[in-house]
Amino acid sequence: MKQTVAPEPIDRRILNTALDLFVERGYHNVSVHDVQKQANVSIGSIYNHFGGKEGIAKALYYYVLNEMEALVNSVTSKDLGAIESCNQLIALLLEQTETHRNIIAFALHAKHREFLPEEPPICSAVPFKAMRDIVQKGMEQGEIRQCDPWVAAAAVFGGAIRLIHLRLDGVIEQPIPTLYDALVESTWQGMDTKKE
Amino acid sequence: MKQTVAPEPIDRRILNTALDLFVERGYHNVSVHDVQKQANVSIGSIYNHFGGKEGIAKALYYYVLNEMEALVNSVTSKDLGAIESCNQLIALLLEQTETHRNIIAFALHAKHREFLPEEPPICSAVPFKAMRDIVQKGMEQGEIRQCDPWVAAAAVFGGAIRLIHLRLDGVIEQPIPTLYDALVESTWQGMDTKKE
DNA sequence: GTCTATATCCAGATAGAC
DNA sequence: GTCTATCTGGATATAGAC
Repeated sequence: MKQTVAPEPIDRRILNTALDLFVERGYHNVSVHDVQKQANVSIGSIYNHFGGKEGIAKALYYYVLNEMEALVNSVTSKDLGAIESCNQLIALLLEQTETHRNIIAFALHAKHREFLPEEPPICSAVPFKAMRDIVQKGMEQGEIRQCDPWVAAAAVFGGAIRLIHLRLDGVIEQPIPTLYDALVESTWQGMDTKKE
Repeated sequence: MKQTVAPEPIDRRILNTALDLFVERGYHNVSVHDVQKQANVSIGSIYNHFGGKEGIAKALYYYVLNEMEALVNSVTSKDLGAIESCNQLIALLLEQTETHRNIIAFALHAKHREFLPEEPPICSAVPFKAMRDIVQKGMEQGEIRQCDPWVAAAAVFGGAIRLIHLRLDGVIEQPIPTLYDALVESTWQGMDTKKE
């Protein structure tokens, strides 16, 4: 038995520290020295592992994309109906905003174009495409109202994403999972009091 | 008669140039020298007028807030019903995203906390509060479904804001005013095909 | 592979002539 | 008030010992 408690590998420590700092202060307000100090590694190690600051950001970008993809897959793999899939995904996103704040913030709140100009916009990445596909399929199967695909996706997930942004900005002061029921009812039933 | 065509005053030239550059590249990727060169003024003038780069950003912040407030006021001053007010505002926002892209981008898309840490988050500012108030009033008057105020505002405007973000990121390739009809129907009628 | 010490560059900001 | 030339700090990145 080599060891009972595995020490966090150095790469992970760097990545986690950088994620915290980037989300808290913004990429451009964090220096490599800040990461180096807070992660308790030398600056040489950072350059050895990631090649520089932008290398850290790129690694984080793909790490966070993977996490998002896992989140979406955890729902789609259940083969539920479209509406139920969307609801479970919304519930997960609201929860993760509280429990894994920085991952959600880096995925939904960071402006990657400003520090990773070569990467495609995150909204065009796999997990976000998958979210639009759920809605698309729901429209084809008659479960979701037919309309323009962009509008449908924005209407289904836009409210949740807006709440997440407001929560991350500190404008909403309560944990947002409490808003789940009201949110999904609004989304599916609409905000108009008149029923036709 | 002093002059027939007023030359753009130097302050405005600096502000407009900075707005363009900040939106295009991001605040931290623009140097004072970049602004200075593109605006055809000296660096000294910039420091005289705005005291520095952050001074430009702060002036822009309040300039853009004023523009947003004017936009909201142009609707609320008409004393329409809540739903009609929201619809007109959504229409305006979609249009302005095409015609005054940078103002909308700076208001809705920039992360001000990363370069103006002292300013309050823009979502807590007057025009955004006014948007929530329209929805709130609509709920009190029975025109809009009763629910949590944050959820209501997010449900009403979240879809539009999501479309605007996607458009600004270049993910949506068509002008978004064409999506207006589908968007408002989705918002008010809901995305569920089942009517109760 | 990891570290410290150092090099290099460029940004924001200022000084002072005009 | 506007300009050019200059200063200074701090950032990224590297060199080279261990």
